[in-house]
Amino acid sequence: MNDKFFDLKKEKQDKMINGAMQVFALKGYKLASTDDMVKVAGVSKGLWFHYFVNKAGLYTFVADYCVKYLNMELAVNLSSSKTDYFDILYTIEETKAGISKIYPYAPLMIQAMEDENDEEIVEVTRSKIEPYLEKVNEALSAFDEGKLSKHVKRSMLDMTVGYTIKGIREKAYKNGEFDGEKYLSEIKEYFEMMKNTVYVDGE
Amino acid sequence: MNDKFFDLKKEKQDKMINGAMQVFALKGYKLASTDDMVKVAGVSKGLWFHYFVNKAGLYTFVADYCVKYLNMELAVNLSSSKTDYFDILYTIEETKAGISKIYPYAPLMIQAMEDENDEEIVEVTRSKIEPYLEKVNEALSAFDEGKLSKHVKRSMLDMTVGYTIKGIREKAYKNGEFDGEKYLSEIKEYFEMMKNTVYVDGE
Amino acid sequence: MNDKFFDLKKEKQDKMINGAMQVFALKGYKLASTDDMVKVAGVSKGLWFHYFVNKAGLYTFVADYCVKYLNMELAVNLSSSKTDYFDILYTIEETKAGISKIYPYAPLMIQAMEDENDEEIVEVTRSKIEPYLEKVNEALSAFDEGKLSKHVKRSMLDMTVGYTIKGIREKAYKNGEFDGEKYLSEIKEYFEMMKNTVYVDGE
Amino acid sequence: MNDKFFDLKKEKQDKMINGAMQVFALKGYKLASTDDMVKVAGVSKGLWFHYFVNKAGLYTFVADYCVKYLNMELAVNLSSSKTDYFDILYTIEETKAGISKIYPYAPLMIQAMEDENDEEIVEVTRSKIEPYLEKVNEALSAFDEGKLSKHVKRSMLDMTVGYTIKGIREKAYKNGEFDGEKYLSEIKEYFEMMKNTVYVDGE
DNA sequence: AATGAATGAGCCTTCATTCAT
DNA sequence: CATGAATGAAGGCTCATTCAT
Repeated sequence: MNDKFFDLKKEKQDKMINGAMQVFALKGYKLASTDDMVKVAGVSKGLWFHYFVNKAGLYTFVADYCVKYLNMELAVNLSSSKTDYFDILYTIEETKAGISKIYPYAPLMIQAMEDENDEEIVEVTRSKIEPYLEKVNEALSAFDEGKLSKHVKRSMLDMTVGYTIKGIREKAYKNGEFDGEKYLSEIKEYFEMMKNTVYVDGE
Repeated sequence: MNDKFFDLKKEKQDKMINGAMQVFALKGYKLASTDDMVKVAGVSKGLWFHYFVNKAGLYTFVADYCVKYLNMELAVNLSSSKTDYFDILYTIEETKAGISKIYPYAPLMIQAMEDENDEEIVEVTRSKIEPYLEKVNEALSAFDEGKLSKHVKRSMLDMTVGYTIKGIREKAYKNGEFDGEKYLSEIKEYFEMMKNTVYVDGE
Repeated sequence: MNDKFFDLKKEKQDKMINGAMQVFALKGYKLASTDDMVKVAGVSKGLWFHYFVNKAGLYTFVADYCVKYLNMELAVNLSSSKTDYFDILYTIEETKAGISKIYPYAPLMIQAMEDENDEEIVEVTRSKIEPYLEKVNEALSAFDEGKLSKHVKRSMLDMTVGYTIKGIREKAYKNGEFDGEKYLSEIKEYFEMMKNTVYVDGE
Repeated sequence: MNDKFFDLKKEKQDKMINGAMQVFALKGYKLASTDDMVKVAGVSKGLWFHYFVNKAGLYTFVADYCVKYLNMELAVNLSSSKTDYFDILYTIEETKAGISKIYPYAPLMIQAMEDENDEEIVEVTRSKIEPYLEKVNEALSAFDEGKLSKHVKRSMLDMTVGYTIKGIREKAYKNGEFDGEKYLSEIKEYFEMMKNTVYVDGE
């Protein structure tokens, strides 16, 4: 990319980042068109290429930006004092919701990166998302699995909870604007239910 | 579509249906290319258009075929005697796994239809999937929610279980061939865990 | 490239080859546009890519075709009995003029290849033209330099004659159709003059 | 163009003229890019357009400047006392070599103008080069063709010598900087040879 | 005056669709 | 019925040109 991008007014930077992020997050790499971004961000076609060389470069930049921003916020929010499984995951989603105030499609972009499989950019995408996944695992390592009911297998819990969050998130983006508050309250509701079912004695 | 399609040898019909289904299920409507189908099914490009007019027509046909076939099988397998939540859902997945012996990508196609959002075909896709969703709801109506622990809300359970199945399914299609047996055994494992956690007294 | 190109009717093959050759020879690689070829050959844009993958592939094919064809003809026409410098060079130009009956821009294409310097294809172009240059040198090795006047240096003669031919050729392509007969008669005229001036005793 | 260009410091004027001339001479009108000129001259993109309106205007200016400068120098160097064919042509090339000390690409630019055939500017280019061609012819009119061997036709000599010079010049610009001394000595060598072959009694 | 960010028309390339065989 | 050659609209990308600073 062209580092002069960062010399632009923060406002314009964010308009471009948000435009690209929205289209990439909603459509995936291949179906995301520069024309869409032009419409969404109100920035001419040529400019994207002026700063990011090509579509892959733009995707890489947005992906990187998204994860770096999230990880920075997580570094602040994920104090090691948190040891409860659901508390940790909630904090993570809370952080994402926080970011969505500036970058509304960031939470969806993170997820889109995990789902992305276009051969032109899979490799780089995977490498970009890695640090985030590590951070999550690291945070969850503070959780004492002994708290889980004997019927509950940790790996299966991860999957169930992970896909449930994904489902809630997708739903939250379905119709119109993403509402962080509503999203979090729904997450919380699910987590309450789950705490009552998977912990050894209902908490 | 052109009804003469059904005059073809069943074998060729299935080769075409499977080819289209595979590409649509794996890539989604827009990214599914006719060239891919030609390669996968070994049937010339012109023939698809001869029978199905255009890509949208082909998608509609395959979507319709898939759901109709599934619903027919469900009509047989979902006897009203089944009343347990997880038994019912398991029977549904078992039915899909059965279908996968003839149409390996049918289970993924059903899911792809639920996720599809290409404006050219969303509407019709939604209408095609509807009968299946109704059948599922109908079957689940035999379940007595009183069996659920007081902490568990039915709508939330639906979502959690639904997305968990989706996750397991996606994983099952990730690497190579779909293995129905393995898929079902994994589903069963999750369902066992869930039964132990969401029912009023662990069954 | 796609070898099925050779299954096309010879007529169409030649229409495409001639179209591409004309545009490449007249404009050079970079400025040659597919739209021009579409107009000149009356063949749709997509078809060029169907057979030749991309512009570089098309150029490479035409370049290769041109040189191979020329070298085949030269192998016939350049009998080793020819030992006179100008006879040899005349035979070469005569051969090119012969080819121009089927591929009118082949003589200009050969020259364009020598002048080409677009970085995307210089290397491959150079390697394609090589066998022709070798064949010319080989043929000229039969010439006895002792026939040259003491004032004439062979390397300088090569250059003078070479650039003169190039000049005559360029002129021949300037206005309208290339006329092989006229071209050859002009070459001959120059060669007569030169024989009278560079040989030891005016022949 | 904007006449205020001449209010700039001579140094900057020449930096811009040389930058444009270099890129135009090496690549031709169409392939000459403003970005290249920016890099070569270290002058911002906007400024070129500020003074020359558009690319065609810039080309026209440089072409005009080049020829006018050359003709002024020729007016000095081509004293009517010179009557030998090769002496006259040598003086012309010597003059070009002299100019190359200030405008290194001027000799190549003159030639590029003769070769230029981009429809957007052919006409104007042709009209700009005209005065130079006339001056050359005028100077050569002092030559007594009676000095030529009976085998040598004047028009053919012109062409042969002209294209030979062009070839030497192209070679001189091939690798790195243009070296006027080397260029002239090579020209001289060829001219010596030619004098010995085309004059009635070897001088 | 001078800069370089910003624009959009144009070219290469892909792919659904048509059609001659 | 079957084939795949042929087409052209649409998307990625380049570059002359404009314009706010």
